[in-house]
Amino acid sequence: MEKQVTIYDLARALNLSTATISRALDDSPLVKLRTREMIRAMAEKMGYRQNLIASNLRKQQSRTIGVLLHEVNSHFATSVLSGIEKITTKERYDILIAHSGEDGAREIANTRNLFNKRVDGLIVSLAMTTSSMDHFSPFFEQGIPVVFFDRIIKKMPCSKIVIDNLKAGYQATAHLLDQGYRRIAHITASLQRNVYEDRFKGYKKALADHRIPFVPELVETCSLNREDTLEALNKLLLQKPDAFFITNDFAAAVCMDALQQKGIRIPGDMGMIGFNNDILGSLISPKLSTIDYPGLLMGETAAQTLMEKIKTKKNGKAILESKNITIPSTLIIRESTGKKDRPGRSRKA
Amino acid sequence: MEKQVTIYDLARALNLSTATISRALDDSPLVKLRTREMIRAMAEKMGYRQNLIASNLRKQQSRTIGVLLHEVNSHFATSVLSGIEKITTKERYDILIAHSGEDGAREIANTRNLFNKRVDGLIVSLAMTTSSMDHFSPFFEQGIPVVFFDRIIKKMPCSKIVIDNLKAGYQATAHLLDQGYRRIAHITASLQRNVYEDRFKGYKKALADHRIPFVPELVETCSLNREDTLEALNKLLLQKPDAFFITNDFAAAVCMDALQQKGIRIPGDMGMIGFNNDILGSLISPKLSTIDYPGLLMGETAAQTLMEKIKTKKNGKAILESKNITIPSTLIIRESTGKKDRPGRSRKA
DNA sequence: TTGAAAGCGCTAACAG
DNA sequence: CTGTTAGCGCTTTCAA
Repeated sequence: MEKQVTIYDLARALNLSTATISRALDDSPLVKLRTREMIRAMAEKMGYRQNLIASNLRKQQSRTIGVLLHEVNSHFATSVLSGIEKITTKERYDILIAHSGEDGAREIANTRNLFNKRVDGLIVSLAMTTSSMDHFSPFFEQGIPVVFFDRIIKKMPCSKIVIDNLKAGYQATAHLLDQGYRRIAHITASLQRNVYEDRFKGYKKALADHRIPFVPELVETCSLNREDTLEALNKLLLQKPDAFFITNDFAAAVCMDALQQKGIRIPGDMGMIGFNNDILGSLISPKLSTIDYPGLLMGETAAQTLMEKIKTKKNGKAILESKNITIPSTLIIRESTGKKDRPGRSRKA
Repeated sequence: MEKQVTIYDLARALNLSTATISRALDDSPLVKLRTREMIRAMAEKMGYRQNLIASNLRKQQSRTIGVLLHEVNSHFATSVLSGIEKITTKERYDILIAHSGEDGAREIANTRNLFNKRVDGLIVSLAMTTSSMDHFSPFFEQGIPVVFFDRIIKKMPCSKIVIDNLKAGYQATAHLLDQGYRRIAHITASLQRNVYEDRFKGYKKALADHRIPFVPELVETCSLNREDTLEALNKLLLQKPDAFFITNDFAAAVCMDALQQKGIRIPGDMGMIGFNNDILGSLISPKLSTIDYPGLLMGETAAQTLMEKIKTKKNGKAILESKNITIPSTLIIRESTGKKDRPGRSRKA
């Protein structure tokens, strides 16, 4: 456990001031090239490593951005993360990831911690149970840029990156209708969250446009984990649906598995469409139709937007207008939404 | 963009010294209870937030641990991460995640950065292409605890958390053999990495124990992404194998899909076993037999081990003996390894 | 082109 | 129980 080498050590060794050392290590043109080279060489030789904590304290920044997620164990979340990372590493920022496990209280604690760590910006997707937004106010008060993505609150005064969930929900539902399905059940999560609310609206709008009555009993909300999804599925099955629009591919896969075990053929007897375009969907059988949700692009866009805000802030310009960016999503048609069999015409398995 | 409230502001407001403020906010019993309460109230009122950067500089710690991963987009990786997080949040540590995307050069850059950020400890799973270990020496020199997990280097002087990959590879192969399969192909990744090397050894040992000759042409190594895996699959198919032991569930699922499209029945015509127990495996059809790889436990154990090291270090005890911990893994038998059909006895599909 | 010196916000000896 | 004081290691004005 040796002592760290500091710029003082370098200064002493070279008979220079710490100011010069600091400048040289930053490659400042204020320092004569030869001195710079000398200093670099000595730093190398003595095994000097910059102390970023000290540097950050002095510069009043952390060169770190906070990412507040509800969960990380999905293909979507990891895509977003790599999108964010792609941008931030290019700009030499670190990311501090905090995830709430869908728990509002933990989200608040995490937010507080990230603030105390003096992150230079924040990227957020809300937890399922978050209702108040007060925990973000320290960021707003200090003018620390915040960007929301995916799960947002529409009236927050900051930039937001979303997809058009209403349209996507509409497309998914309309596609099932076009394939001949009529009693479409919908499994989704808390309608407090914009994404689920909007998809639900899309679902209803598609039904209305096709003159199919909306049946509230055909809609269940749950946490979307395995057990809860199966419970929702069984409840809905009592309503004799002929198709499912499920707001998450994993949950859809779970349902497909359960339905097939009951001898229900997908498609044919039952249509099924998911949401997110998880790789999972292309590996199960039948392959799952879904909505492509470009996580990577979303992460990149969120990070890009944040970086711009951080930069304009540094240049002293306080005019941080909020942008609302909508990322395109696409309907992916695979096998699980093949045409519905007409009654009395059922095929062999 | 208001000015931050510091302990100086509190001290001035209450006519106390910063020392007292600092102690009170730390809930030190050295401060009279009433004063403490007063200070807390004032801090609340003035919107004080601790500056962790300053605190960390002073305390010569970051209360952050670095996690160096090769990839984060797998169920295994996210399980490990939540295991780590479970322990570290309890101890009020943050985690700084860096992932190399299997690129040795990026791993080196990340390691350097985490060092400069003065992480209090490091948890590492090596990238596929890392060969030298020099980038870790600053940590060893400074006595900063490092724990390796999963992808390790056996001769490194630090704690390591692994599963018994040899045994697991043996079990997977032996199970296929027990089910009547004889020409078992093996798709794996770089044999430089202990995990793949050991599984391969287990594979060979199982063959030997069953007096089946080892055929080098039945083994392919690749990156395990979709394209490379399919390429390996097609190459191996020329060797007429009757089963596959694939060192990763995702790759196994990709292969199963491709094989089924060729009309090959699994099981029966072909046995298939994966590795990792990704949720994926229980959702595809047939359900994939695999080796359960307890990521959560692995993460917890790694974090626990690291925390202990950090603590003993803080107490000045420098005797950081390296532990080698082996986590149990289990063979999960599902459908994809059903008995092999005997020739001339093939069933209907 | 370089140096002196102040200070970022906090903590912890030491003193009282 | 509270205060004084000296830094942690770095950056950055200001002066030379």
